[in-house]
Amino acid sequence: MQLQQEKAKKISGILSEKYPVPETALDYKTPFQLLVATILSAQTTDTQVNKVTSDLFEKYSRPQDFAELEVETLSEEIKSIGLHRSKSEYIIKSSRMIIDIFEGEVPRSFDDLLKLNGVGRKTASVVIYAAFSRPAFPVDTHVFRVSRRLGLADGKNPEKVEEQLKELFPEDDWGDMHHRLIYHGREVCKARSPDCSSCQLQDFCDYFKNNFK
DNA sequence: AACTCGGGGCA
DNA sequence: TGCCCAGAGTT
Repeated sequence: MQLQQEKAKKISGILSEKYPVPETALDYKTPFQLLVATILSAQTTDTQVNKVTSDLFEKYSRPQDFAELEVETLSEEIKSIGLHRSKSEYIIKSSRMIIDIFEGEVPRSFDDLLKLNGVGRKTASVVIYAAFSRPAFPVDTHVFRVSRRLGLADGKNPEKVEEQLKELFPEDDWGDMHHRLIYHGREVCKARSPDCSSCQLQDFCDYFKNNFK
């Protein structure tokens, strides 16, 4: 375990030099808007989400605004990002739940967030650290894949990997580490054809060791 | 555990 | 132009 933490620290150092700027894409005005944007981000990218949120939040910004919308109306606003019908339903239902059960405020606990429609582990974690600045380690497919290739985790499911990563990194670094692993996963440690030859983490990587040495 | 939703990006 | 990618819900 000590050895793993040393490795984690070195990887963190290399990645933080390579990706120095923290993600600012999730810079929304209210927890509710961040929640909506995060629900929208399922199965797509922040870039895509940002294309629709600026216009969207000009027109609708509070849970009350979304709770009254027809699915078709919202769907039309977000149709360029895919899965728009189901996402519209999730957001409208969640808005109503926030009003009806959570007194108009986005819930702050993981378990309550999970009760919302369209909110799973990853989305709930993002809301906790991005909207409420509390420790969470969102595990999306990039984090899952990259941390397993590196040998930072060997869990078979995201829950297990999340547990292992939380053991490995200091609490106040979870959010940043999540971003670094995502960047690295998108740009280098890609799902299909990873650019191992240009990867600065070769020395620490189980995947590289097993496939190229 | 497999299937569904739906676009954009890239070979 | 067809294949791959990215979460959550449903069956």
